[in-house]
Amino acid sequence: MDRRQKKTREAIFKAFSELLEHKRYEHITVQDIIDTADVGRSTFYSHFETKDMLLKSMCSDIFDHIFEGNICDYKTENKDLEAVLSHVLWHLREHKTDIAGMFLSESSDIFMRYLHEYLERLFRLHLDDFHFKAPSEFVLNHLSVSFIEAIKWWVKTDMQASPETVAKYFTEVTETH
Amino acid sequence: MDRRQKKTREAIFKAFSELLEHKRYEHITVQDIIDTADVGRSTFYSHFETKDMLLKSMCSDIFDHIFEGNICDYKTENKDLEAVLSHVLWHLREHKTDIAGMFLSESSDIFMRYLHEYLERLFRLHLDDFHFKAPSEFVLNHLSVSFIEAIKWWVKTDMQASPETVAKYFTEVTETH
DNA sequence: TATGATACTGAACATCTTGTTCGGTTATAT
DNA sequence: ATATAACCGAACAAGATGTTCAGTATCATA
Repeated sequence: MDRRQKKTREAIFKAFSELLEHKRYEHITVQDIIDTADVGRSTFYSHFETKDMLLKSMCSDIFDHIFEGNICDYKTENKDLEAVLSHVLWHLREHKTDIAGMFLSESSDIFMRYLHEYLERLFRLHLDDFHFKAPSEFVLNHLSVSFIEAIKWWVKTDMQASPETVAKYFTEVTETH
Repeated sequence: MDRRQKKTREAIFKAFSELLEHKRYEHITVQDIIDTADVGRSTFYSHFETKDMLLKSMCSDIFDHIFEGNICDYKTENKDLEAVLSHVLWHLREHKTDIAGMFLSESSDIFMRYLHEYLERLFRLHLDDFHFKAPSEFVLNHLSVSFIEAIKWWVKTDMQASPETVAKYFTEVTETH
């Protein structure tokens, strides 16, 4: 990829991340983004159709990297759920600066929906380990959302606790250990 | 209150509800609302400062009614958590037409934050009944969010299950029964 | 290092949304 | 019946959106 493209793309991502820390997603304008990233208006639109598309691209970039390979590998290696989750949390902390804004931002549903999808896929692999009477769709959603909330709590407390601790808190309140 | 005010207010609420069923909150414009409600632009702004304020007013109206008295009363009467939650769900179903849009809408954080607040207050009253090692703020958030997700699942399945069933699902996956 | 291709710039643009103002009209309470 | 208050609707400035285009800078590569 052309160096210029990469540079512009990263400048926009960075600007967007920064803005998300102080402003709700829906209140961030394209104008804000191009001002902060210091790129031309037409440049922005040549990269991303809309603000939503920008967010989607950003999610893909991050999550594809974090979840890459880990999910299926771990299951086949028979590691337990808590270990897998710890691993995911480790990766998330590496991306702290990229994602903190989105977790703290009041309204970034696209981001959350994305993460949710990945997590449901992860939990579905472990479905047999659970023994709930509630419908599996209910349970899978419950676990995914609960894990996202655990991450939110973690980010809010500046990711002080270890990934293992957070994973333990999670498996405790969901009775999945 | 002047009949006209009440009528206008209700027309706006109704229009907003309808719009939320088909459109995300952030993509609904004031223009949409006044077109649907068939009220003048200035009329809207004489009732609500912003779109956010409209949503807040709507939340207050609904939740104040639903939670009115119930929370504290039930605790003092020593009813168990599941019974209280069933009660809340009953009330919610009565408001089905008002709230379905907000639960199905992808992005109505103000609404959710509101509900979350009420729920945390409710769960906090029962905090002694739980025996989790995770920090209480973590646990309270976990329970509130999990309950909201249970409601979302319920609304998505058109509130077919009984409130008791949903409450049971919830207490099962959170191990709070 | 020369060159064609490609990405960026920045200004202009029509269009839409917002929130306010104000004179005129209609409904309400008593 | 009348004073009060709410509504209407048109107009407005300010700002955002998404597009276009001619000009400039940077890239890959030969």
